[in-house]
Amino acid sequence: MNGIRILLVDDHPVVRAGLRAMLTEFEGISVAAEAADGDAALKELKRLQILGDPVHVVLMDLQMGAGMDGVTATSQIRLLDDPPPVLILTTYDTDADILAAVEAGASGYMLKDAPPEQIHHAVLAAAAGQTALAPRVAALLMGRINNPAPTLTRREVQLLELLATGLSNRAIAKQIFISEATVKTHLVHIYGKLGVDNRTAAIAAATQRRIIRAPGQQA
Amino acid sequence: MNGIRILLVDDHPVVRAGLRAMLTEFEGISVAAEAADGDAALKELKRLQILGDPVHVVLMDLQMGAGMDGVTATSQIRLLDDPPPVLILTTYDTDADILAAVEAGASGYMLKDAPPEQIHHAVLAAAAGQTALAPRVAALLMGRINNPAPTLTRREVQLLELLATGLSNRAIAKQIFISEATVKTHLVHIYGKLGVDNRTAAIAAATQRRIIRAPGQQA
DNA sequence: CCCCCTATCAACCTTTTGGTTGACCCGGAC
DNA sequence: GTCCGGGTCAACCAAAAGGTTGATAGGGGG
Repeated sequence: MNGIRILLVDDHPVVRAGLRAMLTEFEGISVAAEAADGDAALKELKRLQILGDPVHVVLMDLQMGAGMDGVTATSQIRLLDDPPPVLILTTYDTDADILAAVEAGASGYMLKDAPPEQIHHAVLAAAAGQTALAPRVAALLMGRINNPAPTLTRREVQLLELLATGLSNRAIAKQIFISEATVKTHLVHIYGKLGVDNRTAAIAAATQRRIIRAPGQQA
Repeated sequence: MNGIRILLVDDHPVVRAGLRAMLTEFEGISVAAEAADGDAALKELKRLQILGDPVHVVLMDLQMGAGMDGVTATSQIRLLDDPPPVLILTTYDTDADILAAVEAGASGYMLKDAPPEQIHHAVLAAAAGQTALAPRVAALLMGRINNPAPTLTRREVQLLELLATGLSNRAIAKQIFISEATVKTHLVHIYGKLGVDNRTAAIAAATQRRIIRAPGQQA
């Protein structure tokens, strides 16, 4: 057949089954393979490419438990010969996620609570080489243009990471060999950029925007 | 037919389709209805009960965007006449979630990354009036027994959750209608139990031990 | 009944944070 | 060269958080 062949990448069997059921109900779409994480996805892509049975669109989740995450996987896929478009399908619509995905070369960004027709439409668009953004995502990007995203420096991110482990200003200072005064200066800058006024709120905001990973959550 | 009739409750169409596809592949299971949130679930249950077509098991997500959340919905369902067992199927395995669900009367707790057979088995167990815990959840509860985990009270966990959103003591006090002094007292207790001496460290410790979800991850 | 745990609140004090101002150095951009 | 942003530090003050003691009150369990 000459329909659109898809690779599903999601660590949840339930979601994979749902996408398969949902998409195969439409004419001209078939699921070529499934993968539970980025590594497996790359292997599948290569395997199918060798077989002369290339996939036309990759449907990719971002959060994937233990394995290679979706952003990394997307970058890797874009490095292949004649790479298929990658359509992100995830739960979260934080700007950090979206920007990271777009930077990695994703050609679309959909949310999992979208109705089937919307997802179907996005797959068609991706297969045709167009971009497809969920309405909510598009609106968010539009807002970003006017509202320039707060850009934290490397040092500030480093401070945030130490902050999230529960260290005091003094402990942070000792840890990275600067004075407590400098720590406070950095923190004031961070608070300003994140629009908060205390350290716990900074951690919450930074975690939400995926600037840092959640405290004690690296598995 | 006289198989097991299920009500699916999840705000993601993708997940509902996945569960439907996954479960109907097994003999003796059929999906009686679907609902996108707690309110809709209750309506469906009552409707089917009046029709003399009762559901045997409710498969319930916990996080449900705008509508009534899963814990509340579970409590409400357990108040009905001859209520069906509620099997929780969610993404997170934190203490707070699990305990809240069990307290609300859930008869099982499964994770969405579980393989189909495990979910199938859990549904059968729930229908038979037994409890069904995901291995990881069961292990977590077991570990609690040997490892004298600091046992936080419900109130303390609630404080921790608010803490993690970045609220100040005063803001927390207003939020739950107690005095700032009481907030501080609770915090002192929490610090003692977790072995820390400030709020950020408490959040890190509580997140690591899965007492609460990561900050900014509660949506 | 009494004791312990949970939850509530107050007063007091110390330490830590937050907020501001001003300063210096360095490297890259204009 | 000058300007600017990042990074460093100091001094100072106000506010918040941390720590202690003590007190009240209700619910269980021994």
